[in-house]
Amino acid sequence: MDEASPARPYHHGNLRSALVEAGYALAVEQGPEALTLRGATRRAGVSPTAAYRHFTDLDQLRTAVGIRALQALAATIEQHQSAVTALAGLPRRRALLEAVGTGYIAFALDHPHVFRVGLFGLLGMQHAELPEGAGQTGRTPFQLLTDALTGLADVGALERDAVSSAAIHCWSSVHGFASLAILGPLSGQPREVQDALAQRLVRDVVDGVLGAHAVRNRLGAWH
Amino acid sequence: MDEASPARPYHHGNLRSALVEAGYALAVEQGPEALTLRGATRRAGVSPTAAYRHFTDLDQLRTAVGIRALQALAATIEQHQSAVTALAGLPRRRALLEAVGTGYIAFALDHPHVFRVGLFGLLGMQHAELPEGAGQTGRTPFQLLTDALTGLADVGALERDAVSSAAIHCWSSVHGFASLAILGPLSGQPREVQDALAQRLVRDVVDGVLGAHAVRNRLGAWH
DNA sequence: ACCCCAAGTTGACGTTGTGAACATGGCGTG
DNA sequence: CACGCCATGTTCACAACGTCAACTTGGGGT
Repeated sequence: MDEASPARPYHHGNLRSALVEAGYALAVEQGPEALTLRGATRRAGVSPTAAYRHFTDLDQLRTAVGIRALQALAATIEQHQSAVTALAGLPRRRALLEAVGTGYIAFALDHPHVFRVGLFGLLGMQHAELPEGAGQTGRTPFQLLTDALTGLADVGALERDAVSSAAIHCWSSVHGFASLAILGPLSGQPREVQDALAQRLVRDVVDGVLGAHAVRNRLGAWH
Repeated sequence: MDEASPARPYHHGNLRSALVEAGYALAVEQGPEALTLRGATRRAGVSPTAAYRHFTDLDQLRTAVGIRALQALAATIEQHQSAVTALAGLPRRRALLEAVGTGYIAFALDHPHVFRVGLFGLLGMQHAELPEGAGQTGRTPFQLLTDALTGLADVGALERDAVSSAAIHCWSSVHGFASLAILGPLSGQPREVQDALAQRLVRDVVDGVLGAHAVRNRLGAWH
């Protein structure tokens, strides 16, 4: 009697999404290991085995919650990108790419539990490019990254066939940094330090991705 | 009646290390989620609660196994480094740094389960710099990285106060790549492709770490 | 030779994931 | 408009797990 979901089931009124929501909430509040079948059903007010009408496995529920987490990640990235003030041209394209990285890391630091559900589980990361993980604009986190990179290729700051390897490079660096910051040696540092390191890393990575190209051009012009 | 361990317990003969070994084997064979208290005790041939004389928690056993995994990682890196043929100078220092990266990734791809135990759990990664995680040479994975970087600083290829931020940069990139390769979009690719991408990434990252400095020098000489 | 306490065992409890059998009620068909 | 079907949800059950409390055992220091 409220939501406009695709298929409204019989008794409960869309239990499937209620379970995903419950699982998401559990993960947010108590961490990924609290994302349990019985916990989610309990929270949704149904019997434990009711979940099996919508998920074959606990892993399948985890996957669904992970996808949900990826949507939130995409939304955060988009939000960071919409705060880019540079008007046009290379500066804007560059800022948009950096926003992907800083948004990714900011999300990881702000919602470490959710981040882990989405990208540390056996399942989530594989879906980072799948359509289910899309945000409001219908783009997945990974698409937002490649979009930003092709944007740089559009203004000639990057060769087109370098986009995919640049994407791997960027994603690796940023994801790795998020890992270090969440459960690595950087986890003890205060947030400002983490932010500063993140900003520097993102800048350096973008420098690297662009620099390899730019430097080659610059030096090539002299030889 | 055989091993020369620090403290030889009474009945079993060093149950603690037997449990770590059993847990390690379980993780290798069936993945990190098979690393269970009952499983390890079963494998060691003792009753389930015997583990509580040596570990307060399951998490404590996990940590011990994770440290054990870090030792194996350090050993692999050292092995990769010992295969470096460049004799001396910058080429050698550079190759030693690249060996840290390729060794790290090779270990992750060859022993994904062990890698996850060591560096994905809530605990392992924090210990990557702690002395317990040292390999044969007594160096931890993280120390091997900073060693290689200071080695580059020794030959003037890197400024000394850039070492720590370079370490973060390198570790982030390599660890992130390993993540993508193990449980991300790269996990579907055949091994040769993964290796090629890894090699390229490591080269690019080292280029970036060194290049930022080198390019600044080169361009600075012209201005 | 003895006794103490570390090391290992037994038994139990609550929690989890999951299967099989059962109940229910909204929707399509007659 | 009534009926019966099948998707949805429930009940009962079981094995495996982490962990606690109370016990047994036997090797080493007095």
